[in-house]
Amino acid sequence: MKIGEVAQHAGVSTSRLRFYEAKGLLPPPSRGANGYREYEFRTVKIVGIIERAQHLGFSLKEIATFLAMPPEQWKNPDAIIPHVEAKLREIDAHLREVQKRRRDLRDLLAELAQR
Amino acid sequence: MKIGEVAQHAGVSTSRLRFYEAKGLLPPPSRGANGYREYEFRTVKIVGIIERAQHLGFSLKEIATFLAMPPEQWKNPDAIIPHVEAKLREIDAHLREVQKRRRDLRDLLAELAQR
DNA sequence: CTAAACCTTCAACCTAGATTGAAGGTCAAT
DNA sequence: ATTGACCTTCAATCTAGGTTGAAGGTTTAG
Repeated sequence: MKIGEVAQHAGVSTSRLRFYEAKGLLPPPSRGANGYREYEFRTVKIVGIIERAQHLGFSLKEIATFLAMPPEQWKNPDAIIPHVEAKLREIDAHLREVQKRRRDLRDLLAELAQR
Repeated sequence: MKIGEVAQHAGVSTSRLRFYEAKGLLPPPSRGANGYREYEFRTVKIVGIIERAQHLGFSLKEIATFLAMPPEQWKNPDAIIPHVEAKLREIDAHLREVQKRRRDLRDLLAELAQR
């Protein structure tokens, strides 16, 4: 598959695919005689995984380290679980912060309404 | 007051004060014969207001528009309240998003633990 | 043959909120 | 006169996650 086809199937731009490659998220594909990138269909799925992980709050850098892990690591969940748990704690800390901000904003509102 | 004194009283760096000035958050102070900025003490308080607003979730751009409002606007809370309410709704939307992310992460964790 | 639609690389730009550095002027004390 | 602590401007750098554009090569359809 050429880059444009992968882009269309994955629903992302071609520049994004090159960007992911540069960032180590996608393995450098083989090249045709003309220098064009030659992708396997698997690439489309990897892009989907990247987007799912991103949506779960993982940064591209974190995702790159996951994808760089040997496949055997991926097979046993024990290797992933700690990362997910850490991210969960991170999210919880963030939630607490934002909830405090929300309270402060409501207090400010009450203060303003009172005058 | 010279910029270093303001910085010390406000607990920020001098470069930050120049940055805030460039961004329209602080009015350009008068200059001494040597070209040094000459601040009034009021500036220290404005920096405090900026930080408080920032902590409440307002961007510097938003804060700049508040600070650019004529003082009479600031006197009646009715001019501020809508902005605070809007920010509150924004925060709530963000909270819902992050809470969904949290649930998705927990689901992933359960999924992983099950295998 | 030519035009459109691909592909290549590399560099620059974008937002946000600053910090850092270079190159230079000034001020206070010694 | 010289050191050191200030101050000035302007440009560059940083993180994140990309997009945009220039300059050029290739492929496909008509």
